[in-house]
Amino acid sequence: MSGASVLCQSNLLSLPNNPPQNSELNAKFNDQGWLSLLKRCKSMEEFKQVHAQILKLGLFWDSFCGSNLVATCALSRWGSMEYACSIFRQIEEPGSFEYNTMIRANVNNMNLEKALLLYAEMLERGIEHDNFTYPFVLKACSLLGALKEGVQIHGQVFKAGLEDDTYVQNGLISMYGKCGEINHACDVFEQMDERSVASWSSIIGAHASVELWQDCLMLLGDMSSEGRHRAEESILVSTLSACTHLGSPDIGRCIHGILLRNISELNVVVKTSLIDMYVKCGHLEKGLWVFQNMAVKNKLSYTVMISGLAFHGRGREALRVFSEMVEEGLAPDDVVYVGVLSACSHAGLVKEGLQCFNSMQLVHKIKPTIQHYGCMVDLMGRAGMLKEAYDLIKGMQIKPNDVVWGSLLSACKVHLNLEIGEIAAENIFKLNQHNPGDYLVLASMYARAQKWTDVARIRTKMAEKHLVQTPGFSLVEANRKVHKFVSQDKSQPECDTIYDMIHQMEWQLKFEGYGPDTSQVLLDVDEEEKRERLKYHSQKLAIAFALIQTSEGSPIRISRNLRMCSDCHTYTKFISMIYEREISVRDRNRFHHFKDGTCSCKDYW
DNA sequence: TGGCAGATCC
Repeated sequence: MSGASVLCQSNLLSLPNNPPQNSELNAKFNDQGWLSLLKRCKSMEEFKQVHAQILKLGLFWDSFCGSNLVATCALSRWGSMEYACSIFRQIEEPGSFEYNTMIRANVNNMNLEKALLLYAEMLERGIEHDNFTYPFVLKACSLLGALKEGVQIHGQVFKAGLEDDTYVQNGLISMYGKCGEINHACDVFEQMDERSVASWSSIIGAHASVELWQDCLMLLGDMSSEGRHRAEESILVSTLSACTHLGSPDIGRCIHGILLRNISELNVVVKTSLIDMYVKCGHLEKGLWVFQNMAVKNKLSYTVMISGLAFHGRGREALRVFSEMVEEGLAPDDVVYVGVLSACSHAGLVKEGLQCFNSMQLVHKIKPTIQHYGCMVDLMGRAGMLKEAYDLIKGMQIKPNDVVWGSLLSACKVHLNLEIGEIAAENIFKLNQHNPGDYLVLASMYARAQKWTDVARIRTKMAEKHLVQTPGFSLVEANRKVHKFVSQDKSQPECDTIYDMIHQMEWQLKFEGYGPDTSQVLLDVDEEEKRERLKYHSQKLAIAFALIQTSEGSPIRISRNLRMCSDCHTYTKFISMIYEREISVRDRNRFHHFKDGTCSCKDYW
């Protein structure tokens, strides 16, 4: 955008044609006078008045003054980007400070492309880019996931001889992390002479970006044993997130302890991460406690709590928290509504879900995203309203994706509707989405209908496309370590003990009336073989291991990557009763709490 | 005159 066009379109105060001579008045207002006035501004109105005065006195021609006008207007909470931009374009020869300010403000406002354009303009004009330029330009690349641009900028950093600046290096680490290039992030980190807490935070965050959760925790350990930095809030946020994903509440609780020891008053971000960690690791009540004792809550705190309650199938409470949020005057956004709708879906609140879906659009003027449709299809599908769900998809204003069709497909599996199921699967494959899970759901529907030729057809298709099922695994925490089990796994060092335990358990299970549900096994093999396969599902291995390794009566917490099969569900119910253990299992979608032979989902899932 | 790191979504 050229300077002239900005001048025409804006309601900006006009610039005098010539710089006036320095007058007495000018001198009075000069020096720190205007600066302190600028600093005291609390609204655009006040700012405009000061701006007018500055123009009247001709001080704008002092480049230092113009720069400060831009910075104040761009970076203040009450400021206006448009207005700041117009002032910026009036400056005859903007230097790196002005460009840096504008880039920074644009990144803060998520105008990321604009920020990169300004940077390009800077280069084009030959304006010196200094070490203050890069952290924000790199952040723009991070947020855009723009690796190509990031690498180019890394080149510029070398050209400018800024590769040793800690701030720039931290920015590079984050950029590479967010763009999925963890090795490059590690290279930068390892080559650093001087590391700040933020450097550790960046490298841990980079590992979090690529979901290397165990490494996040290991790096926290490395930092602590190095002994030069104390873990502080931002680092602990990433590591809490690692605990959340690993399902390790014990490690999470240690981090909570470190936080309480090091910091007197935790900020909103940390508390929100704490809630998320507790809730997703099965300690819903602890999460609720942190939430209820927060003095300041923001939209995200509410979102985390609402989706947390949804995760645990506590739909009504989620709706209650949602109304609290609205009452507090926080405007709901699309993400909160994803939480609200999924809460309705997990708890089977069909009527409420439909109401929320309507008021989202009519009252809050939020256009449904693909996620909202996903929740609605899920909600209707679970409730057996397959025809209605299919109609909703047909009437969608945006193109349905594989996830939406996938929800319908799994609902069809639950309610055994092969006809609509086939349509859903067809649409998924038409989208050129070949997720092995979808093929398997379809195959299992054919298997249940005893249509073995169709099962074979789907299997062949999978083989042709080289699709392999993502191996199912379960994680369980014992003795402050996370242990991983894969289905049919015999590689564990404790393998023999675990298999012995499984045989022992089998015995008692049979006695209590459990019978394996072999319809879950897709292979056309005999019953005996099917039973053998079921026995060693990763969740069962993890339970057996936990029964051996943890003390009697203590709860067992498992998290797994795939959805639980219904046989594991029944099995776990029995185990919770026989061994008198509370067992919670987290899968991709939700929590199941098993106690005394029943599950918190009331078998609705 | 100014910089880096952190939390939510089927």
